[in-house]
Amino acid sequence: MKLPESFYQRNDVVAISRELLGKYLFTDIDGVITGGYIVETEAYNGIVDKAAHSYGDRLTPRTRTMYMLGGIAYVYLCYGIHEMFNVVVSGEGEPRAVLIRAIQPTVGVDIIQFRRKMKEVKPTITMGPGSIAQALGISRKINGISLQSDTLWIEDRGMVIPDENIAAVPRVGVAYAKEDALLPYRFYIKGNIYVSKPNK
DNA sequence: GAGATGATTAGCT
DNA sequence: GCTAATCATCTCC
Repeated sequence: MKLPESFYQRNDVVAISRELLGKYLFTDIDGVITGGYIVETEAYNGIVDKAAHSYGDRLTPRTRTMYMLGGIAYVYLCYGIHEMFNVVVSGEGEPRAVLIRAIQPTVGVDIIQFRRKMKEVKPTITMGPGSIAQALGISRKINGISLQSDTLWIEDRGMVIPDENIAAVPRVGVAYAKEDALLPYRFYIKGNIYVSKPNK
């Protein structure tokens, strides 16, 4: 079943990031369904988090999506090449989001392989935020779309990850955020081969 | 209107 | 390990 609006509309973005591990993320792009379960996430905590786009209450055309009511997608371009997929959480006016960094694909692997232009299936196929967006056909066109839609959604299939199998470590690629770069806002399932490289 | 840069990745050494 | 690729967005003038 799809995760309800109430799951996203909480303020504890760190707890939500932790709980998203083991949930299933799916997209239906042009009638083609692809997806898998989430193995790595990162929390971005509103206006007080120096690593977040919303730090210092910077409300701009791009970050406007993060300020909207939780339960929608925030997709943006980074380094001019990679699209990143985030889940917006908490209430309207509270700019918090969870970056999905890696999934383990379970549905439509052949389609994912085609989108990624890979000759063989390797862990790198859905490892890293830029890779996931490409693998699932996520683009800026669906920025702001509801996670209750039939295009993009997250399901709870009852998978439970015990605490001892979850690692909480500093985030990746945010060294410029100084002391906030040290916060343990990155979560992943220990030992999963799809978890991205740093800290593995 | 111009200049700097990033929540990265793949490919080569 | 190192670096090129590549552009939307933000910041100041």
